[in-house]
Amino acid sequence: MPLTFPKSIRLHYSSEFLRVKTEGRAFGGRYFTLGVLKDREATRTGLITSKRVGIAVERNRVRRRLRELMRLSLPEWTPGVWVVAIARRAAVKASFTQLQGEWTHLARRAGILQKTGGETSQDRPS
RNA sequence: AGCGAAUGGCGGGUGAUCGCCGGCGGGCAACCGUUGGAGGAAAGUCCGAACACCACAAGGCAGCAUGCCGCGUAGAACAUGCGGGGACCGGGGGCGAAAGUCCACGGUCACGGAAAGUGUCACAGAAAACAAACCGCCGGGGGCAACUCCGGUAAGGGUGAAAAGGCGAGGUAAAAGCUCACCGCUCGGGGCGUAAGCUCCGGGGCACGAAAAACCCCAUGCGGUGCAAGACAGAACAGGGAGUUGGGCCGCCUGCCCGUUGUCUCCCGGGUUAUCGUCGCACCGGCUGCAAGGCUGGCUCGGCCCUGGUCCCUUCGGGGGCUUGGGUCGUGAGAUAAAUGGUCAUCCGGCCGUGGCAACACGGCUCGACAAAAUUCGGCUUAUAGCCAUCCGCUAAUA
RNA sequence: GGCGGAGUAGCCAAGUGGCUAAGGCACGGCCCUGCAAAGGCCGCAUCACCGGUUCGAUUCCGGUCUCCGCCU
Repeated sequence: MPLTFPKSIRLHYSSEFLRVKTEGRAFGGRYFTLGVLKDREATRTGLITSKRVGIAVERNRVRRRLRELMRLSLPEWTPGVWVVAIARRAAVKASFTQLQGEWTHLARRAGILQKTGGETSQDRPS
C-alpha cells in the first residue's frame, strides 16, 4: 500500500468540520486535539491551524508536520473514520518526534489504529 | 589587526528516499510518465498605478493629500531616485588674549505663509503681545528722620520655555534706535545662477516673540469602490409581511440617468449549493521527438560587461546617474480548509564539552536569522543569525 | 484577501495641549462595632509601546504591537 495522501481524502467543507465537532468525540493533547467521528463510509481527515497557533510560517510548519505523520500512519487506520486535528500553540515548539509520539498516544486512545499493541509507525517502513 | 557606525550584497550547499500542488501527454478509470513549484522583504497595507464596475464620470461646495529648487524614471504615477540651496547639531582645523569668526567634513530636517484673519501661550512673574513698571535709577514737593506723594525712565535685578532687535560708542538728571558704526530685519537696484538662493550698493527705521504635527490662508492634485472588483454557464423553487415613496451617479447641492403593476431596506419562509462551479488568473513562436518533453529564438523583468551619447560632481587623477546599440548570465509559481514538505546522510558555518602551548582532533546541539505568495506591477516602512565588499571614526603595533 | 475602528487601575469607564488624570465596582489598610454588615478616611495608573512637533503630549503627527467589526 503506497503512502499517498491525496486531496480526495481531506475534509473540505465547513459543514463536514462542524459535523465532526458536534457528532464526534474529542481527545485533547498537549500539542493538538483530535476530533473523531466513526462509522463513516470513507476515511477522511482535516486539519485546523488557526491564527491563535502563530504566524503564517509557524502555522504552515505545524500543518505540514501533522499532515505528514497522518500520512505515515494511514495504512494502520481503522477504515471509515473522520479525523480532525486542531493544532495548539505549544505545537510550534514541538519536534516532529514529539508530535508523532502524541499522535500515536491519542490515536490509540481514540481507537483509530487497528494494531492495538503495535509498534509506533516509523517514518521509514521498508 | 581589533572594535564601532553607515551603505550595498548573499541569505547554507549536495545527495538519497517517501510525499503534496499546478501544467501537459497517455489511459474508460485506478494510475503512469514528464515538467514547473516562495521572498528580499512574499510582511505591514503606508503611497502610486494597471485592471474592473458604478452613467460617457458633469458643475460647485465640503473633504483629503502634497508643500525649498532643478532634473530624471520614454508604459505611467508616486510621499520614489540623483543633484543643488538653506537651517540646525556634532567633533575637527585656521585666525584671535578672549568673546568670536571662517573653513571643509559627517549627520539630521513634515523646509510654503505667523506684516489676511480668529484663537492659544498653564504656573511663576509688575508685565505674555495695540506692551507694561515689582525691586531699582533719576528729578521735584513734603518730613528732623525712617519714609511718603507726583513725574521721568527701562541700563541693571528678579520670574519664566520665551521679556519686545544684539553689541559697542555717543548722549542724558537718569535713560531710551534718541543718534551713530557693525550685525540682524526689510524695501529698491546691480551682478552671478535655469531656479531655490548667494553676493554687492543704496534707502528705511526698530515695527515684525513662539507655535500652522491650533483653526486657517495660498498653490497644486484628487469622482467613488475595490479581484470578496467584476463577467459567465447551468440547475432548483413559493412566496409572504413591514417600512420607504423613490433609487442610482457621491458626503451635500445643482444637474442628469433609471424607474414609478417598480426600486431600496429589514424580517419570516422556501430552493439551489455560488459560505465551495468556470473565467478574471499568469508570455509567444521555430526545429526535433510517437506524445508530454528536449533544444532554440523573441518578449517581460532583473543583474554584469563593452561602445557611443547626455547630465551632474570634481582635489582635474577621476567618480556617479540615465540611456541608443551590442554581448553575456539568469528569469516566467500560481493554491482556494488553501501546494512548494517530512526524514536521513554528508559538507560549510556557529555554540558547548573533553584533550592539547597551539594548529587541531573527538563527542554533543529540539544550532542555521527574519519571514512564506493569494489579481499584477513601481516605491516606502518595518523585521533580519551569520558572512562578504566599500567608506569613515577610535584604539594598538610596526616603519 | 480588502476596508474600517479601538487600546486610560483587576473590571466598567469620563476626560482634555498645563496644578495631584474624574467617578463607580472590586482589592488592601485604618476608624467605627462585643463581632460583622453598612458608613467614613486613605491607598492602588509608565494613559498599549517607540520616536517626533511643542516650554510642556494621555491629547497633535508618524511608526510598531494587540484586539474587535464589516465586505462574496
